Amino acid sequence: MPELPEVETVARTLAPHVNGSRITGVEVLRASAVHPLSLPPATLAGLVIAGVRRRGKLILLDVAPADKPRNPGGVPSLVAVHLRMTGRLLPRPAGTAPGPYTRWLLDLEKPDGTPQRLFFDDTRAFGTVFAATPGLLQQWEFWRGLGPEPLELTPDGFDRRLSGRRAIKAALLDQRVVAGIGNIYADEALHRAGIDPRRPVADLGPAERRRLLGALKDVLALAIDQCGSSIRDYRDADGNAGAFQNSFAVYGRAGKACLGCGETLSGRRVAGRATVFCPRCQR
DNA sequence: TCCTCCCTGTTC
DNA sequence: GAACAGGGAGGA
Repeated sequence: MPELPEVETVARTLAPHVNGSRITGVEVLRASAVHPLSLPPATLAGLVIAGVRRRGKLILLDVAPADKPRNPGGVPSLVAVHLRMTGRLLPRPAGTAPGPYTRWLLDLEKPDGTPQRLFFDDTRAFGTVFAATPGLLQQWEFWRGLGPEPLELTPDGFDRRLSGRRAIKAALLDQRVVAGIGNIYADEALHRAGIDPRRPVADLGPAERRRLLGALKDVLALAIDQCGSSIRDYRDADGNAGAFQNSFAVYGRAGKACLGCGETLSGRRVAGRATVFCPRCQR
């Protein structure tokens, strides 16, 4: 499940394949893979991919007309791709046929003239693409509400975003609080910080909040260094798996011994998600 | 603030 | 053949 570290890895590995490439064609094989607010993907034809970035769990392709420095109105300046659970962005040689799970694809021409394709494959078909002007992007509630990047967040900033009586895990998963955290890194960070995922946000003291932000940054940075975690589907743009799944302390380890204290790890649903934590280390 | 649904492959 | 995985939309 691509979360921040996986999406960051995809952006980094995809960039060298597509930077400077001109979009010569667009094919949508599954209409539901296009966000309802998106401009028609066909409007991307003729634009050049200027860069690949990440915001939260979104991959952002900056696009611009080849001959003009600024985008005229109505022409997309950005393509936001959400991989959700099983989405993959894969460069392929020109002429490669779409697979059974290919949802859309771009025909590209690299700066040296070599043709290429960029596939969006997604077995579960939850992923979406959103071609947008800056104005259109602002109409997207999810985008407008996206919280800060956790790696750039200060303790004060984190503190300001934490409020209410819901479980701390629910807050971490809320993309309006912090952008990019999903089930894996929420559980891992809470374990590192020694905080019970069910604790109400309002009950967390200043020291615990600081510890949690520190744990979140540590675990995200470590995971980025390992090119993310591959549970099953996740691969980067070069088709490589990540390695951080080998460092999980709690995710997927319910019933096994806590690596910290040896206690049996608990598994239950918190915030509607499978959650694993140590009843002794996490209070 | 919580629950259900979307979608499909994997596991029980 | 049902349960499960899960981010986010939408409804209770």
